[in-house]
Amino acid sequence: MPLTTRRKCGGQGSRLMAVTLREVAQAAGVSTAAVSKVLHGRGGSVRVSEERAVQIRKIAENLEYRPNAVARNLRSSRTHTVGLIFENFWNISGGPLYYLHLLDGIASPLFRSHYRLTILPEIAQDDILASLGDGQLEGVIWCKLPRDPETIDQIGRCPIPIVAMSTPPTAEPSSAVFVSCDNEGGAELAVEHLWSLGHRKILFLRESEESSTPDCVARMDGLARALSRRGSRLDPEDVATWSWGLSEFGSWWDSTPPHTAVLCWSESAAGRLLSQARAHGVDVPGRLSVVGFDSTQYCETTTPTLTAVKQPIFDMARHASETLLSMIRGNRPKYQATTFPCTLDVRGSTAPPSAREEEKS
Amino acid sequence: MPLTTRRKCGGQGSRLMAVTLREVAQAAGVSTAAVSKVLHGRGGSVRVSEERAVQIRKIAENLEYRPNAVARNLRSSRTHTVGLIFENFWNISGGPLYYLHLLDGIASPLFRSHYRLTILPEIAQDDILASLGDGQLEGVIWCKLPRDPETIDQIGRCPIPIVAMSTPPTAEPSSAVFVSCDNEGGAELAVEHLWSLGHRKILFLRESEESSTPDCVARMDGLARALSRRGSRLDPEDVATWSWGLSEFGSWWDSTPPHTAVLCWSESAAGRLLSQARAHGVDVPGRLSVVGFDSTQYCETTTPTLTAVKQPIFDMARHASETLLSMIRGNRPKYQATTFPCTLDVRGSTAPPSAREEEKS
DNA sequence: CAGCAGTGATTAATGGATTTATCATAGCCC
DNA sequence: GGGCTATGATAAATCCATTAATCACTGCTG
Repeated sequence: MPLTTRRKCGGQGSRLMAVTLREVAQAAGVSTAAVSKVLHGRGGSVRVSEERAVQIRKIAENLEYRPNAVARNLRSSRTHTVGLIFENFWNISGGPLYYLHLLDGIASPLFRSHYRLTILPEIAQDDILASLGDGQLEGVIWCKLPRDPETIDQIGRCPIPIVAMSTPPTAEPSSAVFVSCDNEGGAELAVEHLWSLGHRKILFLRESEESSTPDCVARMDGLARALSRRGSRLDPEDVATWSWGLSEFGSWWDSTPPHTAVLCWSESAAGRLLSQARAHGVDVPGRLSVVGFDSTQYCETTTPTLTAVKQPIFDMARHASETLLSMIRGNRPKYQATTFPCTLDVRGSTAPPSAREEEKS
Repeated sequence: MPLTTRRKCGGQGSRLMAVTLREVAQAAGVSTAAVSKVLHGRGGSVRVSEERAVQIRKIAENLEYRPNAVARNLRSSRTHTVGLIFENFWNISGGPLYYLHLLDGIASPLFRSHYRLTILPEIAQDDILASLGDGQLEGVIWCKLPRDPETIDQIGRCPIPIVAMSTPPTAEPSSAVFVSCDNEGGAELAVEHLWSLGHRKILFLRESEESSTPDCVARMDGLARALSRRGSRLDPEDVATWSWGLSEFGSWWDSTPPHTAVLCWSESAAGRLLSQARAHGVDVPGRLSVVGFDSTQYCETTTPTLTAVKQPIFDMARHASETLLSMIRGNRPKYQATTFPCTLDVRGSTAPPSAREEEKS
C-alpha cells in the first residue's frame, strides 16, 4: 500500500485532512504509543528501540505528520493561550500609543513562554464569562474589569486566574489581581507643577463617553485632593465634559473662564485641545497651560510639545502578564493589587499664567 | 448523593475542575447523548421528552455546567479562531495608528461572526509554519508574508487558508490570497502634487531596518516611475536611509542638497522629520515640503499639519478578514489579489519650493 | 530453578462532547 | 397477529494524542 495516501476532508471544501498519529503507526507497523514516544518523547513506560525510532521518524517525515494541538490540549487540559479583554480598541485610556505599549508589554512575556494571546470578542458579557470557563484559556487579562456585584461574584467562581488592568475597587473585595498606576498621585504631580508655576484655577477635561471609567474618576479625585491640600478646591465649574471634537472649546474660551491651565484626562484629549487652541488663536503655553495624561512619543511631536503625566504602561502590562503566568503555574500571587507610580514629563505646553493679566518680563 | 460534589483539580494548584457532560448525565440519571441534545440541540437521531429536558436543564444549571470548548473543537475540527502574524508590533508600516486601524479592521468581521483572533508569537518561522497545521486555527492573516521559495512552498501545502496583507509577489505564484494597496499609485499621487507645486528634486526617506519591505520598495519604485514619466529620474543621492532618530538630517541639510521636498516612506518617519526640521530651524513648508505615507489622525496634530498619502487600511484589513472568513466557509476566493487605491490628503506641510532661491509673491 | 531486572513493545483507558446505530415500547391498521 | 410508524432513549464509536498497565522475552544471580 502506498505510504502517501491522503484523504480529502469531507466537511469543508476540499482541504487535505491532517495525518494522524494512528496513520503513522499503521504505516510503520507499530502502535500509536510507540510513535508518540518517539516523536514527542512523553510516554512514561513506553520504550522503543533506536532502530524502530529511526524508522518511525522517517515515515512521519514522509507523511508530513503534524501533531494535532487540539487533541493535545484536551488531553493535557492546557492550551498555552491567554485571553485579553478590553471594551474596545479605541476607548483605551490615552490613545493608540498607550494601547500599543500595553499590547507589547502583555505579549512579550507570553511569547517568551510560548504562550499565545487571544483577543476576545467584546460581545455580550455573558459570552465573555462563558468563555472563561470553556477550557480554551489558561488565564485572562481584563482591562476595565466590570464592577457590578453580580459580575464580581461570577469572576470569583471563575476556574482560571484573572489579572485586571484597572484601579482596584475600594469597597468590594475581588478574587482578581489588580495592576494599575497611581492616578491620584499623577494628578498630584500635575498640580504640583502647575501650582509652582503660579496657576490657581485648573480645568479638568474629561470626555462624555468615558466619564465613568475608574481611571478618569481617580485622576479627577487626585486633582480635587491636591487642590484641597493647597487650600483650594475643585468646583463643578472646573470640570468640563466635552465632546470628542472639543467643539465646546471656543465658547468656553470666549466666556473668559477663570482657569489658566487645563488638565486633560488623556493624551489624545490633550492633543485635540492643542488643535482647538491653535484654531482659536489661543497661545499655548502663553495664554493657557495644558497638561495631558499618558506621556508618549507623540507628546514630542505636537506644537508645543506636551507636558504630560506618564504612567509606566509597558511595565504595568508586563507585570500583569508575568503575574498571570505565575498564577497559571500554580503560584499564589504575591500582591492582590500592584500600583505603579506616575512621573511627570515637563515639556513645552506649560508656563506661568502671567500672559493673561499682565505681560511677563 | 449530593448533586453539588466538586472535585479538586490535581494538576495545577487547587482550582476547581469543570463539570462535565457525563456528570450532568449521571446526576440526571440519563445518558450523555440526552444531555448533549437538550443543552446544545445538536444530536441527530437523539430524542428527549420535554419533561426530561426541563429536568436536565435544571440540573445543568444547578451544577453550573459549562461545555468544554476544547473537546468540541476536537470533535468538530473547528475552533472559530483565526491567527494573526506580523513581524513585530512596532515595525508595522506607518506607526501606531496604522496598526490600530489594521487590528480594528481585522477584528470587526471576525467578532461579528463569533470568531476569535489569536496573535501568534513571532518566534522562529518553523514554529509558525507548524502551528498552521496543528488544528488550532481555521485561517491566518499574515502581514508581510515571507517570499523565499521554500516558505512559499510550505505555505502552498498549508491545510488552512491564508490571506496575506502585503504586496503580491510579481514572479512567484503563491497559494495565498493577497490584499494590498497601490503603493506605486500612492507615490505617483505624491509626485503629481509636488510636481504641480514646482518641485523637481525629491528626496525619498526610508529607514535602515525596513529598507527591504516590499511596501517600502514599491513606494520607491512608484516614485522612480513617476519621475521618469515626467522626464526626470531617481538618482542614488535621492534616496536617504537614515536611522530612526533621523540624526542625519542636520548634516544633510547643511550640505545644501538640491532637494526641495521629501517623500517619507511612513507616517512616523514624516513626523520625526518635522521634529528634526524644527530643531534645525528649517521652515516647513517654506524651505522644505514634506509628504508622508499613511494619512491618519496624527497628521492633523503636527505643526504644520502633514500632507500624506492615505491607504485605506481599515477597509483593506476588513476585506482581508472577510475574505478569510469566506474561504474558511469553503468558498473559493473571488480574487487572488486585491489592490486598494491610495488617495492624497493635502495639508500644511507642502508648498511651492520658491523660498529657497527667491521670495515668492 | 525460582526470582529479579531490563528491554521492547502493545493494549486499553483517558480527556469531554458529539453522533450513528440500535433498541424498546406503544399505537394503529388490515 | 404481523407489519408499520412514531416516540423516547441508550450504547458505543469518533475526534487524536497521551499514558498507565500489562505482556513477552532474555539474561543473570542466589
